[in-house]
Order: sequence, then C-alpha cells, then structure tokens
Amino acid sequence: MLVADVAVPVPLARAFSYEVPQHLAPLLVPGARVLCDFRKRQTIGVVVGLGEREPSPDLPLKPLRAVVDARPVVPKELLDFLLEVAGYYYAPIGEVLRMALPALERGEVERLEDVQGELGTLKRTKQIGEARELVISATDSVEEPGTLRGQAREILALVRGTGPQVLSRLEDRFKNARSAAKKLASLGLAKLEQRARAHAPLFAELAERDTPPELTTAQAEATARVTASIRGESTERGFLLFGVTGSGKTEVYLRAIAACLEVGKGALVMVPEIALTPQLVGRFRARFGDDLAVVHSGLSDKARHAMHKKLLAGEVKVAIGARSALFAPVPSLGLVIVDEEHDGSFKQEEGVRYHARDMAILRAHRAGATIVLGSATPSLESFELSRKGKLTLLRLPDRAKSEASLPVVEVIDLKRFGAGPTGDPLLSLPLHRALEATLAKKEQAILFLNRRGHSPTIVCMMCGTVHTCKACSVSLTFHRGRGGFDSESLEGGRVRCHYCGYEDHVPDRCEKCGSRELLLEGLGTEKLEQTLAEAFPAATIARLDRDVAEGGKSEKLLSRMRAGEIDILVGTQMVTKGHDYPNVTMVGVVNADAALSMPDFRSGERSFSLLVQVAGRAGRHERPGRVIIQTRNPEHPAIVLAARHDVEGFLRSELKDRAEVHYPPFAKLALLRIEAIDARVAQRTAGDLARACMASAPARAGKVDVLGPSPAPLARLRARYRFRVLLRATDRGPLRACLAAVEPLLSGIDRRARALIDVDPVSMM
DNA sequence: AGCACGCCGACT
DNA sequence: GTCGGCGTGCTC
Repeated sequence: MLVADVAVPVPLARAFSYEVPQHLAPLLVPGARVLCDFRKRQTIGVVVGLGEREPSPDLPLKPLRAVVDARPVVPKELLDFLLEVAGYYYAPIGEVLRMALPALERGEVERLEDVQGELGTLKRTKQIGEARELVISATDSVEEPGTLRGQAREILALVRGTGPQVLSRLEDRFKNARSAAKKLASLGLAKLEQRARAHAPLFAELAERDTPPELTTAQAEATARVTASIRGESTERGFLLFGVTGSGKTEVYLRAIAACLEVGKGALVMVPEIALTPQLVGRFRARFGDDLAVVHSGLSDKARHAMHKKLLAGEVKVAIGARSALFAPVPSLGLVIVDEEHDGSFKQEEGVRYHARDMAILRAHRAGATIVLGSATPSLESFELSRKGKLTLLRLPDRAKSEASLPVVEVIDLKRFGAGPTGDPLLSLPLHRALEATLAKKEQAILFLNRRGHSPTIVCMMCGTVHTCKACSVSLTFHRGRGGFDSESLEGGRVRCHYCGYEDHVPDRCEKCGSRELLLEGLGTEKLEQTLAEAFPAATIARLDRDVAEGGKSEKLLSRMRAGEIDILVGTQMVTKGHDYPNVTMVGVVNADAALSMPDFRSGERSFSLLVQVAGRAGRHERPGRVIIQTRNPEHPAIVLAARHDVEGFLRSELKDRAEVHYPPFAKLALLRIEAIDARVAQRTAGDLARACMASAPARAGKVDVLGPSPAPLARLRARYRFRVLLRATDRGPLRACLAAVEPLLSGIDRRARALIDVDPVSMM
C-alpha cells in the first residue's frame, strides 16, 4: 500500500506514517499539507516522504483524511533542506516545519474541516491575507501634448519617475489622486491593478527609487567576483565580504541581487534582528521596489501567509529578514547573503537551536546558489573557512566616503583614572571632558553601556546580602519607576530579573537581617542617563535599550537622533548597529569589561567585534571621530587590537589561541543541556548522560572528549537547576556518532528532568 | 507539546 | 458523596 510519512507539528523526533487512500494518491505530493487523525484530533501535517510499503499487522496505519494543497507548500529544495536541518540539530521535523510554515496553525484546521470537497481536497472558506489595494503604474504610451494638467500630470510624472505607487498612499499627497488615476487609466497612460496589500509596518514608508551610486574600486572588484559566481562564470561559490564599517557592503549586496534577478533567480538576504530597520528595508525597496518580501517577527499571521504565497508563486523573488528568513520559500535560489554574519543573534536559543548563518551556507550549497557572508569583524569560523579556501575573501578596506577616516581610539585604564566630576567611577575624567568638548562643538555623542536598568544590584549595607531572584541565580536589577524617583528611599522603583522577567516592588528591608539600609550598586543605562542629565543640564540626553524599544519608541528616538535633536545617546547593543549619523563624532564605551568577563571561550571575540562596531559609529562623515574605551584590562588583546582597528591581527591571534586550547573553529562542539527543579535530579541525570557519552564508541576511541557534567554558568534559571555536558571532537563525524548514541536516551531520563542537545552552541550559559 | 486517564483532598 | 489537583503515558 501507499504510505505517506507525515511531519506533525509536535516536538516528537519522527514523522508518522499514514495509509494513503486510493482516491487521494493522485493528488499527493511531498511538501503538501494533509489533514490527518492524530491522537483523537485532526491535525495538519506535511508530507515528507511517500512510498509503497508492506502493511504491518503490529502497526496498523490510519488513513489520511484529506489533502489540503494540490501543490507543495514547501518546494522540494526547501523540504529536503528542512529535513537536513532537523537531522543536523537532532530536532523534530515537525518543529522545523512549523518554523518554516506560517499556515501550519491549528486555527486553520477548523476552517478547513467543514468544507470537505470532492476528492478529499479541502477548500478554504475564506482566503487568508487577501486585503487588496489599487496600484497605479505607467504604461508605454506617450501623452498628447497639453492634455494633462494639475494632479494627473504630477502623478503621471511620479509614476514614470519612481515606479508603481499604491493609490491610497498617493491620496495623502494628492487629494484627487483617485479620479486623476482613473483619468490616466482611461487615456491609456497608466494602468490600475488590484494587488494583495502588504501589511508589514516596514512597508509603510513610500520608497523613492534611487540611482545606484558609483562604486569604489574595491566595491567594483567585489561586485564583479560575486556577479561572476552568480552567472556561473566562475567556480567560486562562496564569499566572505570583509569590509570595515562604512565601506559600503550593502551596495555590493544590492548589485549582486540585481545580477541574480537578471539571470532569473531569487535571492535571500539575512540580517541580524535589530538591523532590520525601516531604513535598511528602504534601501532595498528603493532598488527593487515591490519585488521584495520582508520577513520579521512583527508580521501578523495574515501578512506572513501573504508573503509566503507571493514567494511560492514567484511573484516576489527577493526575501529579506532576520534569522527565520532562512526558511523563506525563495524561488530558484541563486544568491544567499548573510550580513553581519558574526552576529550572535543568528543562533536561535530556544526550540530548534539552529544557526541561521551555518544553515544559510548549507542551503546555498544545496541549491547551487552563491553565498556571501558580510562583516566588518568576521567570525573566526568564517575567517577560517576563507583561509582554507572554502570562501573567497573579498576585502573592502576603505570607507566608501573617502573623507571619512577611521576614528582615533583612546583606551582609558579605569585602574588609573578615578571618577570624574559626577563622582561615578564609570564616568572618568577623560570621558567627561570628551563629552564636554563634543557638546561645545554642537556635535553628538553615543555612550555604550551593556547593562539595562538603573543599578544591577541592591545590597544590604548591614549584612552585605544581595537581593536576588527567587527563581534564578542572579541579582535583581533596580529599575527606576515611571514617576518621580527619590534615590534615598528607592521609592517608586521596581526590581526586575533580566533572565526570567520577574518584576516586583523594591523591597523596603533586607530579607536576611531586616535592615532598612539598602544600597544601589553598579551602573545601568537608566542611571547613566540620569547622571548625565544632572552633569550636563543644557544637553538633551536620551536612552535606547530594550525597555525603551518595548514601548515602541526606538524609531522615534532614532529619527530624533538623526535630526540632531539629541546630544548624547545612551544605550545598550542597540546603539551599535548600522545607524549612520553624520554628526556623531564621539563614542564612549563605558565599561568594556562587562563583555570580556562572560564565562565562555568566545568572550574575547564578542568583545572585540562589539568594540569595533561601536567605534564604527563615530565620524562616519567629514568630521573626525573620537572613541573612548574605558576598561580595567587595557592590555587585553581584544581591546588593544580594537583600538588599532586591527581586525585581521585580532583574528589571527585569536585563531592561534583557539587552536592551542582546541576550540572552534578547530574543534566541533555539542552541548547537552540538562535542567530540573531539583538540583540533585539535574546533577544525577547529567552524570548519567555524561557516562553514556563516555561509553559511546567514538568517545572510547578517543575521538570525542566528554567534558563535565558541570553546573551551567547560570546555575539556576526559571526555578530550574542547570547542568551541562560538553562534547568536543576534531571532526564532526565522531561527534555525530556520539550524539546519535545518546539522543535516544534523552526521552528515557528521569521525568522530572529535561535534557536537550545543542549542536554548535553559541551561548554557553 | 497537548490531552486523556487516573488516583487522593475540600466543597454543594 | 462529587469536582478537580496535576503525575504519567502516548501519539502512525
């Protein structure tokens, strides 16, 4: 009988087999959705395999209920890729498909159930994501001289100049746009078309078409190499575009995409979560207009569905988005771009723990597409790939605007410089003076501090007890309340756990000794903002961090920054990405040590790229930039080399260190993460699993090191004790063999514990 | 993950 | 006497 293997959206490793009824057989294709009975319910699943099989008496198969799609919702190329992703990360195929498929939601099942049509094919009651709008575009006809006046004439000029326009948006500018458009259409000068409306807020801005700028020599060379690859005129398939901040990597991407579209293929662009701003999308839209699908987390189900459909239908050939864009069904993929490829946000840290950059390389390879990884501070993994010749290294050594030179970086040793006039030890005198100088010149400054909130700790003055989260092994951060804040009594403030989200009033006494003498310690962005406001009362100070962004204020803040209304911008990581402000001439890194002290082997690499990215915010235009880095480790190579802008020097020195300690990219890692409410259960389970790893053939043969079990650096999170077992191997083969031996044991562990495999871990926490 | 089955406390 | 607590077991 014909059997279909169906991936069901549950976190179970395998697909489930169903009998295919005769009448459904001709309709069924791999990648299509089906309706199937699954545990007393009906569920939508995706066919991942199809074949003749002998019926087995001990496993009677249920028949499929219906076929939802006549053609695959997941193209073959994508389905095979998803299966490989699931295999690589030991993740359930159903979970992987759920990430890739917007419409695989149960809400749709109900709508589908009652409309069973002929042949078991289901029809949807209503179309999803079908809000429509009118679009006006120019035709080739030339108008009779003198026939057009007023708005009709202006609109025609606009449509001819900048491309098709959405009519409802034109109405903001031309109040008679609708009738003018009708007139143009009746004269045959323009045509009006219905089109599915784009819901994404990122589409809201009307993008003017731009003219591609002149390329620098390096940009032209890079573009030529990538273009040749796309056209199949060279054997190079992958590139590492290594360009200093401001060197114009985006322009190379835009040219490469244009070349890709020219040969009739689609392109996929991935950027870090916080880099996906309206400005960035605007640059792509200015070049490619509506031929662009934007994928981001803020998309509604409808919008996601509409985008998916447009890509599947081949109406849109370029997709841009963060991590999850990896699964966009781009038609005949010819080019994959990963911008800021070193960025940690490409690694998903929950559910299917995939690395979007690594999987992008795989997807491109499978599709025979060209891959371009871009960064000012390449990851050691990618840099090593380029050294081994697997990626072609393309350098953009100079800033695109020739007058913009790299900023001068000063390292301030906090052990030698005490507090400046504000009295805060993290605002040294040199930093204070630099801010004064910047304000005096009416220029802007950015201060980077990787710590949200007001003060990271609340300490009892009597017994020294730190106020900690009850569910996690971290101190609670003090956040200033909305209203007035009295720093003496802490009144109006809140405490928050940055890991589990716990939030409460500020305690009025020490939990341990009952003393009312509580002291705020340390510096967060809120306090820095407040301190600066007091120190520079004439200046406008603003803050940008997750707390501000969650209020939806970041866009407004950034545009105020661009307009020069803000003198000093204080913020976390968010201030480090991509923004280009001509008047920012000074950047301060308040505490470079925070990132350095992270407990994992990548802390140096992370700190370095952070410092280089932050420094890149200064002096992007004609005015020279100045960067101040405050640290207690002024000799640390990450700081010394960042101060010299010596990226390659850092990469080489760090590669040497990694080789010595046998860590990536010279070793492959996998992490077993074990957690349980009871610490002993977690520890025992971790021990059992570690022993099972050690007993596996590759470990006994000495091909895999088993390190641990050890408590995770963040020993307790959300009321669970956490342990880890690190697996390390020179080659991926033995590592996979070891994981394959251990993976089946994960479902059989103590029920009170949870264990999961993290392949190529990024966060060691 | 759901979702049912199943065996022990506070209520009309 | 029952409603319901969430432990544990299964899903083609």
